[in-house]
Amino acid sequence: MLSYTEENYLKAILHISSRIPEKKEAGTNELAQHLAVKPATVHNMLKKLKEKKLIHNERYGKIRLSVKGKSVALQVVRKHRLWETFLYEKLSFSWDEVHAVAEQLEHIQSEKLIERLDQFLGFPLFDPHGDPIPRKNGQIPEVSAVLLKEVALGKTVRVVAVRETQLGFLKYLEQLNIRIGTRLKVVGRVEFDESVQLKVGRMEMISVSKRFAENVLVG
Amino acid sequence: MLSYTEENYLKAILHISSRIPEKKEAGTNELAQHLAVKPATVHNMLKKLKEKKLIHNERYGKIRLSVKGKSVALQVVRKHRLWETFLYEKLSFSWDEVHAVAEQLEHIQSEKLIERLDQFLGFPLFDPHGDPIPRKNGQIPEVSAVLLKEVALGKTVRVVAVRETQLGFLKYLEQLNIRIGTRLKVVGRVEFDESVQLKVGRMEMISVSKRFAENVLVG
DNA sequence: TAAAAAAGTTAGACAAATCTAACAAATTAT
DNA sequence: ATAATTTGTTAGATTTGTCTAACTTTTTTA
Repeated sequence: MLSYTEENYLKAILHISSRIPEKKEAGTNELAQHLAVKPATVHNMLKKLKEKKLIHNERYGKIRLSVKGKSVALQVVRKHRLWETFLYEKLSFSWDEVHAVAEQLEHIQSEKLIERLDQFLGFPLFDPHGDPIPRKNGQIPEVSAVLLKEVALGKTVRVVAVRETQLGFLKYLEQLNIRIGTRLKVVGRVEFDESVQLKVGRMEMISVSKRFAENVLVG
Repeated sequence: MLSYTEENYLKAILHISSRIPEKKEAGTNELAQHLAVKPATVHNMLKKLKEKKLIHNERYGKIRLSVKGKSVALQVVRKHRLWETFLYEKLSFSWDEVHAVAEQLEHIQSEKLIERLDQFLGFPLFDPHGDPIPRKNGQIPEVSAVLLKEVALGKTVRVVAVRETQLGFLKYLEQLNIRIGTRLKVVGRVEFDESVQLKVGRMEMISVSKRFAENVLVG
Protein backbone atom coordinates (compact mmCIF):
# COMPACT_ATOMS: atom_id res chain seq x y z
CA MET A 1 0.00 0.00 0.00
CA LEU A 2 1.46 3.32 -1.04
CA SER A 3 1.29 6.46 1.02
CA TYR A 4 -0.66 9.54 0.04
CA THR A 5 2.66 11.21 -0.73
CA GLU A 6 4.07 8.43 -2.86
CA GLU A 7 0.90 8.43 -4.92
CA ASN A 8 1.26 12.14 -5.47
CA TYR A 9 4.81 11.78 -6.71
CA LEU A 10 3.80 9.10 -9.19
CA LYS A 11 0.91 11.19 -10.41
CA ALA A 12 3.17 14.20 -10.83
CA ILE A 13 5.70 12.17 -12.83
CA LEU A 14 2.93 10.87 -15.07
CA HIS A 15 1.57 14.33 -15.47
CA ILE A 16 4.86 15.92 -16.45
CA SER A 17 5.98 13.15 -18.72
CA SER A 18 2.72 13.05 -20.64
CA ARG A 19 2.55 16.73 -21.35
CA ILE A 20 1.94 17.33 -25.02
CA PRO A 21 3.56 18.29 -27.24
CA GLU A 22 7.04 18.08 -25.69
CA LYS A 23 6.52 14.60 -24.27
CA LYS A 24 9.68 15.03 -22.29
CA GLU A 25 10.71 13.17 -19.19
CA ALA A 26 10.52 14.64 -15.74
CA GLY A 27 13.51 16.03 -13.84
CA THR A 28 14.12 16.56 -10.15
CA ASN A 29 13.70 20.32 -10.19
CA GLU A 30 10.62 20.34 -12.31
CA LEU A 31 9.03 17.74 -10.09
CA ALA A 32 9.98 19.74 -7.02
CA GLN A 33 8.26 22.78 -8.42
CA HIS A 34 5.19 20.84 -9.44
CA LEU A 35 4.84 19.37 -5.97
CA ALA A 36 5.83 22.55 -4.16
CA VAL A 37 8.71 20.93 -2.30
CA LYS A 38 12.48 21.32 -2.50
CA PRO A 39 14.65 19.36 -4.93
CA ALA A 40 16.36 17.63 -2.01
CA THR A 41 13.01 16.30 -0.87
CA VAL A 42 12.26 14.96 -4.31
CA HIS A 43 15.64 13.30 -4.43
CA ASN A 44 14.90 11.47 -1.20
CA MET A 45 11.58 10.27 -2.42
CA LEU A 46 12.98 9.15 -5.77
CA LYS A 47 15.34 6.87 -3.92
CA LYS A 48 12.41 5.27 -2.18
CA LEU A 49 10.29 4.96 -5.30
CA LYS A 50 13.23 3.39 -7.09
CA GLU A 51 13.66 0.82 -4.33
CA LYS A 52 10.00 -0.01 -4.64
CA LYS A 53 10.48 -0.42 -8.41
CA LEU A 54 7.92 2.21 -9.21
CA ILE A 55 10.31 4.32 -11.28
CA HIS A 56 13.49 4.03 -13.33
CA ASN A 57 16.13 6.60 -12.59
CA GLU A 58 19.88 6.55 -12.60
CA ARG A 59 22.24 9.13 -11.16
CA TYR A 60 21.82 12.48 -12.90
CA GLY A 61 19.40 10.84 -15.29
CA LYS A 62 15.78 11.49 -16.11
CA ILE A 63 12.87 9.97 -14.27
CA ARG A 64 10.53 7.46 -15.87
CA LEU A 65 7.69 5.46 -14.42
CA SER A 66 8.00 1.69 -14.39
CA VAL A 67 5.09 -0.35 -15.71
CA LYS A 68 3.91 -0.81 -12.16
CA GLY A 69 4.41 2.85 -11.31
CA LYS A 70 2.48 3.95 -14.35
CA SER A 71 -0.36 1.66 -13.49
CA VAL A 72 -0.60 3.09 -9.99
CA ALA A 73 -0.45 6.64 -11.33
CA LEU A 74 -3.21 5.93 -13.83
CA GLN A 75 -5.45 4.57 -11.11
CA VAL A 76 -4.93 7.71 -9.05
CA VAL A 77 -5.82 9.81 -12.08
CA ARG A 78 -8.85 7.61 -12.62
CA LYS A 79 -10.00 8.21 -9.08
CA HIS A 80 -9.35 11.91 -9.33
CA ARG A 81 -11.41 12.29 -12.47
CA LEU A 82 -14.26 10.11 -11.27
CA TRP A 83 -14.51 12.21 -8.12
CA GLU A 84 -14.42 15.39 -10.17
CA THR A 85 -17.27 14.07 -12.23
CA PHE A 86 -19.21 13.20 -9.09
CA LEU A 87 -18.71 16.62 -7.59
CA TYR A 88 -19.72 18.35 -10.78
CA GLU A 89 -22.64 16.21 -11.80
CA LYS A 90 -24.12 15.14 -8.51
CA LEU A 91 -23.14 17.83 -6.06
CA SER A 92 -23.30 20.79 -8.44
CA PHE A 93 -19.78 21.99 -7.84
CA SER A 94 -18.51 24.43 -10.40
CA TRP A 95 -15.81 23.73 -12.92
CA ASP A 96 -13.12 25.43 -10.96
CA GLU A 97 -14.03 24.02 -7.55
CA VAL A 98 -13.79 20.32 -8.26
CA HIS A 99 -10.04 19.96 -8.51
CA ALA A 100 -9.04 20.89 -4.96
CA VAL A 101 -11.48 18.49 -3.34
CA ALA A 102 -10.70 15.70 -5.78
CA GLU A 103 -7.03 16.05 -4.80
CA GLN A 104 -8.04 14.73 -1.41
CA LEU A 105 -10.63 12.19 -2.49
CA GLU A 106 -8.28 10.55 -4.99
CA HIS A 107 -6.32 8.96 -2.14
CA ILE A 108 -9.20 7.07 -0.56
CA GLN A 109 -8.36 3.38 -0.70
CA SER A 110 -11.25 1.18 -1.69
CA GLU A 111 -11.57 -0.73 -4.93
CA LYS A 112 -15.23 -1.24 -4.36
CA LEU A 113 -15.86 2.43 -3.77
CA ILE A 114 -14.37 3.38 -7.10
CA GLU A 115 -16.16 0.69 -9.04
CA ARG A 116 -19.48 1.63 -7.49
CA LEU A 117 -18.84 5.31 -8.05
CA ASP A 118 -18.01 4.62 -11.69
CA GLN A 119 -21.26 2.71 -12.02
CA PHE A 120 -23.24 5.36 -10.16
CA LEU A 121 -21.97 7.96 -12.61
CA GLY A 122 -22.84 5.81 -15.61
CA PHE A 123 -19.28 4.83 -16.54
CA PRO A 124 -18.26 8.28 -17.78
CA LEU A 125 -15.39 8.50 -20.27
CA PHE A 126 -14.50 12.14 -19.67
CA ASP A 127 -14.42 14.38 -16.63
CA PRO A 128 -15.89 17.88 -16.36
CA HIS A 129 -12.75 19.37 -17.89
CA GLY A 130 -13.02 17.01 -20.84
CA ASP A 131 -10.07 14.91 -19.73
CA PRO A 132 -10.30 11.18 -20.36
CA ILE A 133 -10.94 8.98 -17.33
CA PRO A 134 -8.57 5.99 -17.39
CA ARG A 135 -10.49 2.71 -17.19
CA LYS A 136 -9.90 0.10 -14.53
CA ASN A 137 -7.47 -1.72 -16.82
CA GLY A 138 -5.49 1.45 -17.46
CA GLN A 139 -6.90 2.08 -20.92
CA ILE A 140 -7.45 5.72 -21.75
CA PRO A 141 -10.48 6.78 -23.81
CA GLU A 142 -9.44 8.38 -27.09
CA VAL A 143 -9.73 12.08 -27.45
CA SER A 144 -9.59 12.91 -31.12
CA ALA A 145 -8.89 16.53 -30.57
CA VAL A 146 -6.53 19.24 -31.67
CA LEU A 147 -5.25 22.37 -29.97
CA LEU A 148 -7.32 25.44 -30.67
CA LYS A 149 -4.07 26.94 -31.88
CA GLU A 150 -3.95 24.48 -34.78
CA VAL A 151 -7.47 25.03 -36.09
CA ALA A 152 -7.69 26.44 -39.60
CA LEU A 153 -9.13 29.91 -40.09
CA GLY A 154 -12.87 29.98 -40.59
CA LYS A 155 -13.49 26.58 -39.07
CA THR A 156 -16.05 26.00 -36.35
CA VAL A 157 -15.24 23.48 -33.63
CA ARG A 158 -16.38 22.40 -30.19
CA VAL A 159 -14.37 22.52 -27.00
CA VAL A 160 -13.64 18.98 -25.87
CA ALA A 161 -11.10 19.57 -23.11
CA VAL A 162 -8.72 21.97 -21.44
CA ARG A 163 -5.07 21.20 -20.80
CA GLU A 164 -4.41 23.65 -18.01
CA THR A 165 -6.15 23.06 -14.69
CA GLN A 166 -5.00 26.21 -12.94
CA LEU A 167 -7.82 27.93 -11.11
CA GLY A 168 -7.38 31.27 -12.80
CA PHE A 169 -7.61 29.74 -16.24
CA LEU A 170 -10.82 27.88 -15.43
CA LYS A 171 -12.38 30.99 -13.98
CA TYR A 172 -11.40 32.92 -17.07
CA LEU A 173 -13.08 30.32 -19.27
CA GLU A 174 -16.16 30.48 -17.10
CA GLN A 175 -16.20 34.24 -17.51
CA LEU A 176 -15.92 33.94 -21.29
CA ASN A 177 -18.80 31.49 -21.22
CA ILE A 178 -16.62 28.77 -22.60
CA ARG A 179 -17.07 25.23 -21.26
CA ILE A 180 -16.97 21.70 -22.60
CA GLY A 181 -19.17 21.55 -25.66
CA THR A 182 -19.06 25.28 -26.43
CA ARG A 183 -18.88 26.06 -30.15
CA LEU A 184 -15.99 28.24 -31.26
CA LYS A 185 -15.32 29.75 -34.67
CA VAL A 186 -11.80 30.83 -35.52
CA VAL A 187 -12.27 34.13 -37.31
CA GLY A 188 -8.82 35.60 -37.21
CA ARG A 189 -5.19 35.26 -36.26
CA VAL A 190 -2.67 37.93 -35.35
CA GLU A 191 0.78 37.04 -36.58
CA PHE A 192 2.56 39.44 -34.25
CA ASP A 193 1.72 37.68 -30.98
CA GLU A 194 0.00 34.57 -32.35
CA SER A 195 -3.26 35.50 -30.66
CA VAL A 196 -6.49 34.12 -32.04
CA GLN A 197 -9.83 35.77 -32.68
CA LEU A 198 -12.89 33.71 -31.92
CA LYS A 199 -16.61 33.79 -32.03
CA VAL A 200 -18.01 32.13 -28.94
CA GLY A 201 -21.33 30.38 -29.51
CA ARG A 202 -23.41 32.53 -31.80
CA MET A 203 -22.57 35.96 -30.67
CA GLU A 204 -19.53 37.06 -28.71
CA MET A 205 -16.35 37.96 -30.46
CA ILE A 206 -13.20 37.68 -28.41
CA SER A 207 -9.46 37.61 -28.78
CA VAL A 208 -7.37 35.08 -26.90
CA SER A 209 -3.62 34.74 -26.42
CA LYS A 210 -1.32 32.13 -27.93
CA ARG A 211 -1.00 30.59 -24.49
CA PHE A 212 -4.77 30.34 -24.25
CA ALA A 213 -5.05 28.71 -27.67
CA GLU A 214 -2.46 26.14 -26.67
CA ASN A 215 -4.50 25.08 -23.68
CA VAL A 216 -7.88 24.46 -25.20
CA LEU A 217 -8.56 21.25 -27.07
CA VAL A 218 -11.27 21.19 -29.69
CA GLY A 219 -12.68 18.65 -32.09
CA MET B 1 -6.32 22.76 10.58
CA LEU B 2 -6.12 19.53 12.48
CA SER B 3 -4.34 16.45 11.25
CA TYR B 4 -6.07 13.20 10.38
CA THR B 5 -4.61 11.76 13.57
CA GLU B 6 -5.68 14.58 15.86
CA GLU B 7 -9.22 14.27 14.53
CA ASN B 8 -9.19 10.58 15.31
CA TYR B 9 -8.12 11.17 18.88
CA LEU B 10 -10.91 13.68 19.43
CA LYS B 11 -13.44 11.34 17.89
CA ALA B 12 -12.26 8.50 20.10
CA ILE B 13 -12.52 10.63 23.23
CA LEU B 14 -16.04 11.65 22.28
CA HIS B 15 -16.94 8.08 21.55
CA ILE B 16 -15.68 6.71 24.84
CA SER B 17 -17.06 9.49 26.97
CA SER B 18 -20.52 9.27 25.48
CA ARG B 19 -20.94 5.55 25.89
CA ILE B 20 -24.22 4.73 27.54
CA PRO B 21 -25.01 3.90 30.24
CA GLU B 22 -21.72 4.36 32.10
CA LYS B 23 -21.11 7.87 30.75
CA LYS B 24 -17.62 7.77 32.14
CA GLU B 25 -14.64 9.81 31.07
CA ALA B 26 -11.84 8.45 28.95
CA GLY B 27 -8.45 7.35 30.27
CA THR B 28 -5.08 6.97 28.59
CA ASN B 29 -5.10 3.19 28.43
CA GLU B 30 -8.62 2.90 27.21
CA LEU B 31 -7.96 5.44 24.52
CA ALA B 32 -4.78 3.61 23.53
CA GLN B 33 -6.71 0.40 23.11
CA HIS B 34 -9.48 2.08 21.17
CA LEU B 35 -7.00 3.62 18.77
CA ALA B 36 -4.74 0.59 18.59
CA VAL B 37 -1.66 2.48 19.75
CA LYS B 38 0.44 2.35 22.92
CA PRO B 39 -0.36 4.40 26.03
CA ALA B 40 2.89 6.33 25.61
CA THR B 41 1.72 7.46 22.19
CA VAL B 42 -1.58 8.63 23.57
CA HIS B 43 0.20 10.52 26.30
CA ASN B 44 2.25 12.40 23.71
CA MET B 45 -0.78 13.33 21.72
CA LEU B 46 -2.73 14.43 24.78
CA LYS B 47 -0.02 16.94 25.50
CA LYS B 48 -0.45 18.36 22.05
CA LEU B 49 -4.24 18.43 22.18
CA LYS B 50 -4.07 20.16 25.53
CA GLU B 51 -1.77 22.83 24.14
CA LYS B 52 -4.24 23.36 21.34
CA LYS B 53 -7.02 23.72 23.93
CA LEU B 54 -8.99 20.86 22.46
CA ILE B 55 -9.10 18.87 25.69
CA HIS B 56 -8.91 19.34 29.45
CA ASN B 57 -6.58 16.98 31.26
CA GLU B 58 -4.36 17.34 34.27
CA ARG B 59 -1.63 14.98 35.42
CA TYR B 60 -3.05 11.54 36.26
CA GLY B 61 -6.52 12.92 35.65
CA LYS B 62 -9.27 11.98 33.25
CA ILE B 63 -9.61 13.33 29.77
CA ARG B 64 -12.45 15.60 28.74
CA LEU B 65 -13.11 17.43 25.50
CA SER B 66 -13.16 21.21 25.59
CA VAL B 67 -16.07 22.97 23.91
CA LYS B 68 -13.92 23.46 20.85
CA GLY B 69 -12.71 19.87 20.90
CA LYS B 70 -16.21 18.54 21.18
CA SER B 71 -17.35 20.64 18.30
CA VAL B 72 -14.56 19.30 16.11
CA ALA B 73 -15.31 15.74 17.16
CA LEU B 74 -18.98 16.15 16.38
CA GLN B 75 -18.21 17.44 12.93
CA VAL B 76 -16.03 14.41 12.25
CA VAL B 77 -18.85 12.15 13.39
CA ARG B 78 -21.23 14.10 11.19
CA LYS B 79 -19.01 13.55 8.19
CA HIS B 80 -18.56 9.89 9.00
CA ARG B 81 -22.29 9.26 9.22
CA LEU B 82 -23.14 11.27 6.13
CA TRP B 83 -20.61 9.28 4.15
CA GLU B 84 -21.99 6.04 5.53
CA THR B 85 -25.42 7.09 4.40
CA PHE B 86 -24.08 7.94 0.97
CA LEU B 87 -22.34 4.60 0.60
CA TYR B 88 -25.39 2.70 1.73
CA GLU B 89 -28.08 4.60 -0.10
CA LYS B 90 -26.37 5.67 -3.27
CA LEU B 91 -23.62 3.15 -3.84
CA SER B 92 -25.43 0.11 -2.47
CA PHE B 93 -22.80 -0.82 0.07
CA SER B 94 -23.99 -3.26 2.67
CA TRP B 95 -24.49 -2.46 6.30
CA ASP B 96 -21.21 -3.91 7.39
CA GLU B 97 -19.07 -2.44 4.59
CA VAL B 98 -19.75 1.24 5.09
CA HIS B 99 -17.77 1.84 8.25
CA ALA B 100 -14.27 1.11 6.99
CA VAL B 101 -14.54 3.39 3.98
CA ALA B 102 -16.25 6.15 5.95
CA GLU B 103 -13.28 6.08 8.34
CA GLN B 104 -11.22 7.43 5.48
CA LEU B 105 -13.79 9.74 3.96
CA GLU B 106 -14.55 11.48 7.25
CA HIS B 107 -11.21 13.29 7.09
CA ILE B 108 -11.75 15.02 3.77
CA GLN B 109 -11.62 18.75 4.39
CA SER B 110 -14.27 20.71 2.57
CA GLU B 111 -17.18 22.50 4.16
CA LYS B 112 -18.91 22.76 0.86
CA LEU B 113 -18.55 19.08 0.14
CA ILE B 114 -20.31 18.12 3.34
CA GLU B 115 -23.10 20.62 2.93
CA ARG B 116 -23.73 19.50 -0.60
CA LEU B 117 -23.57 15.86 0.35
CA ASP B 118 -26.06 16.47 3.14
CA GLN B 119 -28.38 18.13 0.66
CA PHE B 120 -27.86 15.42 -1.95
CA LEU B 121 -28.90 12.83 0.61
CA GLY B 122 -31.98 14.83 1.60
CA PHE B 123 -30.69 16.00 5.00
CA PRO B 124 -30.89 12.59 6.68
CA LEU B 125 -31.19 12.49 10.48
CA PHE B 126 -29.93 8.94 10.97
CA ASP B 127 -27.26 6.83 9.32
CA PRO B 128 -27.68 3.24 8.08
CA HIS B 129 -26.99 1.92 11.58
CA GLY B 130 -29.70 4.17 13.01
CA ASP B 131 -27.20 6.48 14.68
CA PRO B 132 -28.08 10.17 14.73
CA ILE B 133 -26.16 12.43 12.35
CA PRO B 134 -25.03 15.57 14.17
CA ARG B 135 -26.21 18.70 12.38
CA LYS B 136 -23.92 21.45 11.19
CA ASN B 137 -24.45 23.37 14.43
CA GLY B 138 -23.59 20.31 16.54
CA GLN B 139 -27.15 19.46 17.47
CA ILE B 140 -27.89 15.75 17.65
CA PRO B 141 -31.27 14.43 16.49
CA GLU B 142 -33.21 12.80 19.31
CA VAL B 143 -33.45 9.05 19.39
CA SER B 144 -36.32 8.10 21.66
CA ALA B 145 -35.29 4.51 21.97
CA VAL B 146 -34.71 1.87 24.60
CA LEU B 147 -32.46 -1.14 24.71
CA LEU B 148 -34.07 -4.31 23.44
CA LYS B 149 -33.13 -5.72 26.83
CA GLU B 150 -35.55 -3.36 28.57
CA VAL B 151 -38.60 -4.06 26.45
CA ALA B 152 -41.56 -5.57 28.32
CA LEU B 153 -42.66 -9.09 27.49
CA GLY B 154 -45.21 -9.32 24.72
CA LYS B 155 -44.44 -5.90 23.27
CA THR B 156 -43.73 -5.35 19.61
CA VAL B 157 -41.14 -2.74 18.68
CA ARG B 158 -39.03 -1.61 15.74
CA VAL B 159 -35.28 -1.57 15.54
CA VAL B 160 -34.09 2.03 15.42
CA ALA B 161 -30.35 1.65 15.92
CA VAL B 162 -27.49 -0.62 16.95
CA ARG B 163 -24.90 0.34 19.54
CA GLU B 164 -22.11 -2.00 18.50
CA THR B 165 -20.46 -1.39 15.15
CA GLN B 166 -18.21 -4.42 15.16
CA LEU B 167 -18.23 -6.21 11.83
CA GLY B 168 -19.21 -9.59 13.21
CA PHE B 169 -22.24 -8.17 14.97
CA LEU B 170 -23.52 -6.43 11.87
CA LYS B 171 -23.07 -9.57 9.80
CA TYR B 172 -24.95 -11.54 12.39
CA LEU B 173 -27.85 -9.10 12.26
CA GLU B 174 -27.84 -9.32 8.48
CA GLN B 175 -28.02 -13.07 8.76
CA LEU B 176 -30.95 -12.87 11.16
CA ASN B 177 -32.69 -10.56 8.72
CA ILE B 178 -32.69 -7.80 11.26
CA ARG B 179 -32.04 -4.25 10.08
CA ILE B 180 -33.21 -0.72 10.88
CA GLY B 181 -36.98 -0.76 10.84
CA THR B 182 -37.39 -4.50 11.42
CA ARG B 183 -40.30 -5.36 13.70
CA LEU B 184 -39.44 -7.44 16.75
CA LYS B 185 -41.78 -9.02 19.29
CA VAL B 186 -40.40 -9.98 22.67
CA VAL B 187 -41.99 -13.35 23.36
CA GLY B 188 -39.85 -14.71 26.14
CA ARG B 189 -37.01 -14.21 28.55
CA VAL B 190 -34.69 -16.76 30.10
CA GLU B 191 -33.74 -15.77 33.61
CA PHE B 192 -30.73 -18.05 33.76
CA ASP B 193 -28.62 -16.24 31.17
CA GLU B 194 -30.84 -13.23 30.52
CA SER B 195 -31.30 -14.22 26.92
CA VAL B 196 -34.35 -12.98 25.04
CA GLN B 197 -36.74 -14.79 22.72
CA LEU B 198 -37.96 -12.83 19.76
CA LYS B 199 -40.21 -13.04 16.78
CA VAL B 200 -38.57 -11.37 13.82
CA GLY B 201 -41.01 -9.75 11.44
CA ARG B 202 -44.01 -12.01 11.09
CA MET B 203 -42.45 -15.42 11.20
CA GLU B 204 -39.04 -16.35 12.52
CA MET B 205 -38.60 -17.16 16.14
CA ILE B 206 -35.10 -16.72 17.53
CA SER B 207 -33.25 -16.50 20.78
CA VAL B 208 -30.62 -13.85 21.38
CA SER B 209 -28.09 -13.36 24.16
CA LYS B 210 -28.08 -10.72 26.86
CA ARG B 211 -25.16 -9.05 25.13
CA PHE B 212 -27.13 -8.92 21.91
CA ALA B 213 -30.18 -7.42 23.62
CA GLU B 214 -27.98 -4.72 25.11
CA ASN B 215 -26.76 -3.63 21.74
CA VAL B 216 -29.96 -3.20 19.82
CA LEU B 217 -32.01 -0.06 20.29
CA VAL B 218 -35.73 -0.19 19.61
CA GLY B 219 -38.63 2.23 19.79
C1' DT C 1 36.05 25.61 -24.97
C1' DA C 2 35.92 27.64 -20.70
C1' DA C 3 32.95 30.19 -17.64
C1' DA C 4 28.33 30.64 -15.98
C1' DA C 5 23.99 28.77 -15.06
C1' DA C 6 20.99 25.10 -14.17
C1' DA C 7 20.09 20.70 -12.47
C1' DG C 8 20.96 17.17 -9.32
C1' DT C 9 23.08 15.24 -4.94
C1' DT C 10 24.60 14.93 -0.18
C1' DA C 11 24.77 15.66 4.75
C1' DG C 12 22.62 17.00 8.66
C1' DA C 13 18.46 18.83 11.05
C1' DC C 14 13.54 18.84 12.31
C1' DA C 15 8.49 17.75 13.28
C1' DA C 16 4.87 14.32 13.62
C1' DA C 17 3.44 10.07 15.19
C1' DT C 18 4.78 6.06 16.61
C1' DC C 19 7.43 2.48 19.47
C1' DT C 20 9.90 0.00 23.81
C1' DA C 21 11.29 -0.20 28.32
C1' DA C 22 11.60 1.55 32.70
C1' DC C 23 9.42 4.06 36.24
C1' DA C 24 5.74 6.50 39.24
C1' DA C 25 1.16 7.25 40.93
C1' DA C 26 -3.40 5.71 41.88
C1' DT C 27 -6.60 2.19 42.64
C1' DT C 28 -8.04 -2.39 44.28
C1' DA C 29 -8.14 -6.14 46.95
C1' DT C 30 -6.59 -8.99 50.60
C1' DA D 1 -3.08 -0.49 55.41
C1' DT D 2 -0.04 -2.45 52.66
C1' DA D 3 0.83 -5.37 48.67
C1' DA D 4 -0.56 -6.20 44.05
C1' DT D 5 -2.46 -4.50 40.00
C1' DT D 6 -3.74 -1.13 36.95
C1' DT D 7 -3.08 3.22 34.99
C1' DG D 8 -0.30 6.93 33.60
C1' DT D 9 4.39 9.12 32.62
C1' DT D 10 9.08 9.65 31.01
C1' DA D 11 13.18 9.07 28.20
C1' DG D 12 15.09 7.75 24.18
C1' DA D 13 14.71 5.53 19.52
C1' DT D 14 12.53 5.10 14.79
C1' DT D 15 10.11 6.30 10.40
C1' DT D 16 8.32 9.47 7.05
C1' DG D 17 8.51 13.50 4.71
C1' DT D 18 10.25 17.71 4.89
C1' DC D 19 13.93 21.53 5.19
C1' DT D 20 18.68 24.33 4.46
C1' DA D 21 23.12 24.81 2.89
C1' DA D 22 26.92 23.22 0.66
C1' DC D 23 28.60 20.67 -3.02
C1' DT D 24 28.99 18.19 -7.76
C1' DT D 25 27.68 17.19 -12.34
C1' DT D 26 25.63 18.53 -16.59
C1' DT D 27 24.12 21.84 -19.82
C1' DT D 28 24.16 26.28 -21.85
C1' DT D 29 26.18 30.25 -23.60
C1' DA D 30 29.44 33.77 -24.57
